Amino acid sequence: MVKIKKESHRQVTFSKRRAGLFKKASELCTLCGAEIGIIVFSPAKKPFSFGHPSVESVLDRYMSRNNMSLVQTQQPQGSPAASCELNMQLTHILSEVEEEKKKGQAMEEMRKDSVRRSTINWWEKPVEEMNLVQLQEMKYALEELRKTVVTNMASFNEAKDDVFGFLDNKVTAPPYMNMSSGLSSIYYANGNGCF
Amino acid sequence: MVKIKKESHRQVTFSKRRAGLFKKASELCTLCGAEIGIIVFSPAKKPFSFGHPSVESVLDRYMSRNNMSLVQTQQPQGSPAASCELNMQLTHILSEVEEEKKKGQAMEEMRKDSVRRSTINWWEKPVEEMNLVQLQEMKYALEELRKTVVTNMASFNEAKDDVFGFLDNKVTAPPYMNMSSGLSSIYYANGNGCF
DNA sequence: AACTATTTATAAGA
DNA sequence: TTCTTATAAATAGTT
Repeated sequence: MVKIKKESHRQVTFSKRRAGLFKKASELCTLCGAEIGIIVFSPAKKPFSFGHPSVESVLDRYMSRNNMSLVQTQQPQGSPAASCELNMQLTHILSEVEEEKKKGQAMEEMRKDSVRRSTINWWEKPVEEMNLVQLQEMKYALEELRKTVVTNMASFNEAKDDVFGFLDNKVTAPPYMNMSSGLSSIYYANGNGCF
Repeated sequence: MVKIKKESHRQVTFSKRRAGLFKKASELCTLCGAEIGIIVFSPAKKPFSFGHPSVESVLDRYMSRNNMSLVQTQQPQGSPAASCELNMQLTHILSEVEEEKKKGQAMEEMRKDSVRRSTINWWEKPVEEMNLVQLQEMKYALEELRKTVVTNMASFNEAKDDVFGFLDNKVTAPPYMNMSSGLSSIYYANGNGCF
């Protein structure tokens, strides 16, 4: 899934999916009694918002929860670059796994043939050694991934403990507003021409 | 559409739909280059948030536009959401590896069958012996990887429980997660309810 | 948590 | 933009 290049197409998709997103949110509110605030900035930087019971109440609650405990511990965080690298590795490995799956299916076919014809086993043929090489490559890739993941996890847990050790505060719920009258009742404009 | 009465059912639905909502949001970010911040309070008043590029950046922007007062909360950004995302991906890969392992075992069974029927034993052939060793190495490597990943995810979830005790779900990968196309987008939340 | 029948969302085209 | 529709995805219900 990549960013849509064509401007017009992207605009259409944005509108449709934003509506879909807000609808999903409203359903979640209705079905489960959840309180949700959503803020969306379009590619053209236009703001849209959804709130139940209101954007403000959700935001207030969210921030009151955070503000009191946020004694600034500005700390250099887990490198987006590292995550990016990791993602690339994951992508690569996934494709390898995918490839292996296909090969596995192909092997299965070959095996059947070989059994049918009572010939020697498929894995005794040179061409299959190629696959084993690939298996070894995959093994290497997996080992590398493991290292990276261990590193990433360690730094994440460290950072998390340092920064978010405070989260014990309970906050009472703001007044509840009825959702059941339909979608339009729960789309709150932010006074800036959105929605 | 009415609020689900049965507590357990509602909880399950909430978890599923919250994941769906965040996924939709991430897709909207990726496809259209939108910036989105979502805050959700569960029926049990537990907070969850989604942010791209971060909840705070979106909130700040939203509030500055609306001339709302805001005590600036400069929160560290980076790894929490990335790690969540990473975990989802790992879970998915884990399942793939699991699948491969089963295939490997199936292949082992097939091999035995074939040997039984074969006039010549495989171990009498050096080349084939190598192949078997390599197969075993591969199997071992996959098993090791699996252990490591399981361990990492377990400790991750543990740590998360310690600090984010209000999260009611473990990090898991949805079965529909498309690895080959969704990796490029990394979402950074504030860690306060990284989904 | 896994599965699947069903519903819903969405992309593409008009 | 809205409508249509084929396809894809999300979800409810079930095991």
